[in-house]
Amino acid sequence: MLSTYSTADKVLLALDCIIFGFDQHQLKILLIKRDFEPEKGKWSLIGGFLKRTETLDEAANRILQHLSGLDDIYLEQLYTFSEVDRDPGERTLSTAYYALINSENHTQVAKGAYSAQWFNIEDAPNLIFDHGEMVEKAILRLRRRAVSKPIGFELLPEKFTMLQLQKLYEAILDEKLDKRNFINKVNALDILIKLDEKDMTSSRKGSYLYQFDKQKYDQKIEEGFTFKL
Amino acid sequence: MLSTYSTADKVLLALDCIIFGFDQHQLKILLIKRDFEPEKGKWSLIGGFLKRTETLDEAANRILQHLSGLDDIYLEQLYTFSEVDRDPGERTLSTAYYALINSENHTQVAKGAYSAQWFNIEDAPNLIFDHGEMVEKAILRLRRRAVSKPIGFELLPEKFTMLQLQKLYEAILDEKLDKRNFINKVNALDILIKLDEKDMTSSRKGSYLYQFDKQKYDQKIEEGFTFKL
DNA sequence: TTTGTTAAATGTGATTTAGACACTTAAATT
DNA sequence: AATTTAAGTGTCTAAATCACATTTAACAAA
Repeated sequence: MLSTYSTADKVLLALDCIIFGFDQHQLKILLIKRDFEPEKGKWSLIGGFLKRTETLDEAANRILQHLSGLDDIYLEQLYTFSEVDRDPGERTLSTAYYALINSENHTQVAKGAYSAQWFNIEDAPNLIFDHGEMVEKAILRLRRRAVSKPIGFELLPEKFTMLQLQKLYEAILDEKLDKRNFINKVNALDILIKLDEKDMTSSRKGSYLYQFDKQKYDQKIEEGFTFKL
Repeated sequence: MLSTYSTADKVLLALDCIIFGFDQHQLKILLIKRDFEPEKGKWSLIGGFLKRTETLDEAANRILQHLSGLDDIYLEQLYTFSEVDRDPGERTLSTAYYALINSENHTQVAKGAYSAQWFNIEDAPNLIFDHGEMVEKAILRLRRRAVSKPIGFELLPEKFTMLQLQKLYEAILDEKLDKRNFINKVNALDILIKLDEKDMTSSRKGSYLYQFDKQKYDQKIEEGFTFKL
């Protein structure tokens, strides 16, 4: 028989966020040192519990916003983890979300509440519970998404150079890319605005800044265009 | 502040399965007529509630096995749905799974408990709650997976003809494919065993039967092969 | 035994896409 | 004016994809 409502077990549902950032060189994740038991003092993802009155998306936004003060963060549900003993304290499931934050706001975030700290994904510390597994899964998801949707742009400041974009994709995909081929490909997509402005910090010649053109992108999607990088 | 365990709300966590089948022509899903309130008498996915002592994967297997008696069904977690009012009865979240069942076992399944019935995905009835949304999401997921992992084979009997395989992929992708190109592509993958046996039901000449070679597939994966259909 | 019927099986050439690869240019510094 | 530094740019080759039509095996009917 199907269970009926009255006999069914209720559970705690946590929500943990894998927050990705990018600092021009490396993919980073934001971790906190847990200030409560169990596993107090160890590193973990940022998380909280779902309230009865909110959806998971709302909870994820609440947790992130509270942490960073940021609105309109790219957020996507990843997976619900349910090993019976994943949290030694009490039977708790956790739905993992991943977030992409652009580097202009990094500093602000890291200074927020909690002892939050950015780590390169390669040299992040061991995490509590199954948080390590969550991070792995998030990286795989990010990798797949980044080549089929323009979510990579979420990790960059509004104006960026081609090199920055390339470095970002190299970090996400974990492979070196050819400069000319990369630029050709990106230009073929025809969803960037080339600004008159140049970034002069990196060279004498200066490199042109670009902006993601969401309008154009949406319109192209409408017309059946598929992003493929 | 992060919520602590004691103050956090507990919720009911349901689990609903989108069960896909294939009948040589059409992609199908298995639905049941609900025999309890709320929404008694309406069509819904097959589901149940998570028990405190099991993982979601285990619950999904339990629910499916109970329904069909089948073991070793392809199952994958899809998404956790959490709209506050999705179930008018009580605050209930639901993690959706999708399952692939091969047609040899269709009859057996449909004769199982409940008034379960197969529907073409195009002309399925309206479903309760957010089950329609779940089905849509499952179809999209199936479509993406089927071209990057050989899960399509899960929907066919052990021995199948090339045409059956092609029809299946046409049903999943919802587009017509060219026979020669399809066969060339499949043969290039080199993960099928061509049997001496022929299927004589469809023509005078008869068409060769094939089998998916899991051993060979796994070995190729080992060697860095990526399935791409 | 020949002929007809039905669906299965098969291959090639054209086009498009992806990948490798190296020199020139702009702007600031000395 | 000469030097330095990173930015910007194009072509050729290989591989993958796509479009496309005829032949073959098996049985049935004459």
